[in-house]
Amino acid sequence: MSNKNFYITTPIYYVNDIPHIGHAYTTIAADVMTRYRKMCGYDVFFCTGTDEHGQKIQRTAKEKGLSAQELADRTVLNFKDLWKILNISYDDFIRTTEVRHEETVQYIFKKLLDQGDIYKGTYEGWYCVPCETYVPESSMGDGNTCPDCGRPLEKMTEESYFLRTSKYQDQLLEYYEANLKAIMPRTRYNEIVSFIRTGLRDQSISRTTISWGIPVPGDESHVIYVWFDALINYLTVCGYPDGEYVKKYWPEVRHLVGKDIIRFHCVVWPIMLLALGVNPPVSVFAHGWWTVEGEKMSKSKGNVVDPFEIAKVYGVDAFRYFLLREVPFGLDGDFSEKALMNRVNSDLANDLGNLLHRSLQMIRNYRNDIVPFPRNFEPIDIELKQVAFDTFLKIEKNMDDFAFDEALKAIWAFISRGNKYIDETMPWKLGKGGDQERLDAVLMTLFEVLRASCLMVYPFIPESADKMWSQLGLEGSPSSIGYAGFEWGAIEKGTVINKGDILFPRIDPTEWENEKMKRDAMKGCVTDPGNHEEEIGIEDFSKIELRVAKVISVDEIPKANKLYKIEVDLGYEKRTIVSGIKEYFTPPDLLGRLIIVVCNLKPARLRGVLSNGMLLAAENAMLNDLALLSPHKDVPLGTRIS
RNA sequence: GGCGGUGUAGCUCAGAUGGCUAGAGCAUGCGGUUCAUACCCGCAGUGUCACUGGUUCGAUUCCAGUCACCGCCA
Repeated sequence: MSNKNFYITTPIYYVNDIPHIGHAYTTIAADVMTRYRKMCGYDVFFCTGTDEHGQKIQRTAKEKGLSAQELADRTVLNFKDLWKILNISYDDFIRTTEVRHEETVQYIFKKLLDQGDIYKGTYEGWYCVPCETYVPESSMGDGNTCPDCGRPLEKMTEESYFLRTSKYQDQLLEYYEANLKAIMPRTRYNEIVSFIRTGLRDQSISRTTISWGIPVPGDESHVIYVWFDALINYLTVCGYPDGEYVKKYWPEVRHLVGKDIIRFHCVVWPIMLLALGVNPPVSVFAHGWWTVEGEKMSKSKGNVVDPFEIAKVYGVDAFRYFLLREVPFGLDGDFSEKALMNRVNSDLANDLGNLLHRSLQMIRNYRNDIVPFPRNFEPIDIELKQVAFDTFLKIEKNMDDFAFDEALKAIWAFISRGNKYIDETMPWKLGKGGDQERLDAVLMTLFEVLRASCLMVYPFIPESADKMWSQLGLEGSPSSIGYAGFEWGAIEKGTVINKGDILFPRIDPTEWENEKMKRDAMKGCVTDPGNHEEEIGIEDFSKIELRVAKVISVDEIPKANKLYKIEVDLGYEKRTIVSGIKEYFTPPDLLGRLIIVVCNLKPARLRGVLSNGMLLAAENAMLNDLALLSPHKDVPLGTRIS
């Protein structure tokens, strides 16, 4: 405990992509760890950012008709917006196109070049341009194709600078053998160690075929390879080489990464650091991947989870809680909205939310909102205090191992104990003329259970914890108290609660299903409706005379629930149309609107009114919704549609 | 092919240096309660602990082999 500094990073995210659940996962985990450490009294430095160089970005920008910098400037906003919504409390946000970063990268490159750890050579291999990577012959697909994207590989020979990785492999191995938690979880540790044991080849760290990147100092025909560039961000934010954060935070650095990028973080990066004479990362934690409804997430399947949408529909804290509770950090997990709903209902609404609600309700009913302050407690009350204390210890133990799920399980065991305590002490009976001093003790114990829970839960669901804190009638935020500042029973005498809205409303499964169906339908996830017509020729279609018209009056028809009598103006004539859209629109919705009318439909009499034509609309019976068709801009009335 | 891992209740998973009735959460059924968000509390389950052999008084836990799935091998 001598060193109370803590430095945590997420990878910097590639701006080629829009943010998805994977980005959200790593960043939320880092945020939770940050808030937790701060509550434990640590001085925390938490950084994230964006990786903006490289071939893929250059290419995507070109496709969109933008410069690479313009693309980056645009995409970075998506990430910053998301972090704001998800309550990510980062201290620094770095972009690799910033001057401070380019200077640090060039400084490091030059230093390593000067001391002989970087040298110039030639590289030959099969290269996948879209994936920006050389593919080993052993894993090439049939016909020399890329195993990841299936596209043909290009045989490339290029002059390249190399990092003398081989020189440091023994030193790195020694480091890992002495630090079993330098790579977590253990399976990843084993993989990396056995990989290093097979022997390392020097790593190519420059490209001549790419222009979007940081030039090699003194040799402008080369651009520094995007990985070498990107990893250095972790030092840039510390102000390497001379910044005070290098001394303060670097010795305590922890990287959170997805399991796909451990090679760079656990082999290349530590060797760069060893060569620079600074310590390798204290730990690199590789978390797992999320599948979606049991399937691998991919753009082509269209099942990419949009974190903005989930946060909006379920609430930020429900999302944060779910991601960290559902699956052990380090293992793969499956994301489904149904599982999320179950978590919200059973853990957040039924257990925590309801405990808060029922406890405050009793303080309100029996003590007029004033938290009692008794002196005598029974063993069962003391037991709750002990359980709270034990729970803090379990949280500490699990958070040290990044076992967020276990920490949450421990917290929820405590919350469940609270609910059980109410059943055991039956305060409602005491309230109806029972032992009043006993009731005081029970209510205060409950209050303390809630106050402790609130502190425990804060790093995971900060927004809700703040609300809960305020409902308890406490000043400030749980974050300002911290764990060290918690003492059972140490509340101000006469604390007045501030019972408010339900913290986590229960989601009704039936409504949820309907609502989800609607959202899916809007996103285009619909099954084939099946009512397809036989193929027709253009001559069949041109038999239908469609024209633009304007609604000039709307009248009800006696005894008709669904019909309106609508007068439309076709410019060259006015007509009456009877249409079954009354359920969906009021007359003001329709008046003056441009619509599309079938003009040559044989007139028909409906409820005694002659309808001369019909108007076009898109009806969705499942969603119980109807949309009128209109031209997308003003055109003269009577314009023919073809 | 090489190295490593996993296979336990309907689902997700804990666990045992080999030994009493193999656990938790969710879901299911029954009972209790009314302070509460049809919530909470209690009880009840169901499992040849992947398969086949071996060691042992005794294995699901150790060993060998088989099958299935997964990860890593620039």
